[in-house]
This record gives sequence, structure tokens and C-alpha cells, in this order.
Amino acid sequence: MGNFSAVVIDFETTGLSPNLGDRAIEVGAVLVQGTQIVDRFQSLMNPGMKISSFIEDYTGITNKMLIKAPPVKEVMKTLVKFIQQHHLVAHNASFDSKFLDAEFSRINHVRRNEFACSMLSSRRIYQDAPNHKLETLVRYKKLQTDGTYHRALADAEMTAYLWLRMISDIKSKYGLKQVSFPMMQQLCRVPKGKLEGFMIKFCS
DNA sequence: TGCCAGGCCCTCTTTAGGGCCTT
Repeated sequence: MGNFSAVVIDFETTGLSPNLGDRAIEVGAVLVQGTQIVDRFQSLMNPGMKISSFIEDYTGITNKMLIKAPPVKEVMKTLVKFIQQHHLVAHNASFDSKFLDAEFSRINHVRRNEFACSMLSSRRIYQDAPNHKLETLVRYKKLQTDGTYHRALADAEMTAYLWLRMISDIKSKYGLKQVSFPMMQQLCRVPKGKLEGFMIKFCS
């Protein structure tokens, strides 16, 4: 009751910067409704270039796997249909949003969906965590995981469970009946020292 | 030409520097 839907998304890529020619090689996305994951999408993508041994080691995705994968553009067309008009969530959203926008621009699609960032939210909600890497937060909050990291669908699922846990923790800590997407989005920008005041504004 | 990520956020700050996060 009072829960919004959102698509939680994660990319594996050839590197850190689409501006320097990096491309997406895998996308994972899950649709969250209420307190559950209700749909999933995952695909490898052939970026038309070789990936480095660093990326092969980091992700477990190999050049051999990508040769057989559909081209990025083809997968992006399917992704557009999956995310529809839903709000978007990612862990360090500035990273995933820039790759999403770069790959969408190659199919002449403009994203209108708003993003929220689970990393920025977690820095405010879980100030006592050892750090705010996804892997650390999954252990810190004992979230559901099969132990796979740095693969798109696994990371998207863990980010979704983190997202749902943050909403649940905010509700119980501040006595809120519901938490909206705009509130979570604004939370990403609240100075840490002003968190209490921000929450009080949303009470009752 | 030759460089090469970039936004957030803290602090020994704002005429800046550096760690955190993502691959």
C-alpha cells in the first residue's frame, strides 16, 4: 500500500566513460512493484569491439561470449519497451544514466524517465556502513544474494533489494506510512546534517 | 597537440584537493 513501481537497472561496460568510446556489454533490469520484484530483463550485447582482460576478469564476461550476443542497438530497443514510463533506480546512477543515454542516443531515443540513486540514498540512510559499495551494503544489511557480483542482473536484483530495504527502514525509523519516488529522489540531495529536518517534513 | 571520467562530498574550502563510487 502506497508503494510506487520502479525499474532498477545495471550495466556492465567496456570501461568508465562513453565519452572516451566505452560501450555497454550487458544490461540487467528488474521491475519493482510494492515490495517485490515482479519482472526481470537481462541481455549480453556485442559492442563491436574487443573488451580488455581487466573487464573479462572483473565481470566474467568474455570476448567469446560477446561475439555471439546481439548488437547493443537491438537490445536497447527491447530495453525501451521494458522500462516504459517507469522511474529508474541505479547504484551510482550517474554512471548507469550516462551509458543508458549514450546507447539510447544511438537508436535516436531520448530518455524521459527520472533517475534516483541508491548509493547517494544509502550514504544518508546508512551512515554507519563500512562503505557504500553495493557488495558491502548487501552484506551489511544481509540482503538476498546468490553470491554473484559484477553481472548486470545480479547487481540489479541486489540494488532492488537494497532499495526496498531502504524504503522499509525509512518507514519504520520515521513512522511514515508511505515513501514516494520524489521523496527518495530528493533524499539523494539532502545534506547529511539536514536529514532529520527533511524527514520530519514528510511525517504525518 | 595531447590530454583523457565525472559527479558527489568532505575539509586543512570557496583563487582547491582528494577520496568515494560505478566498469
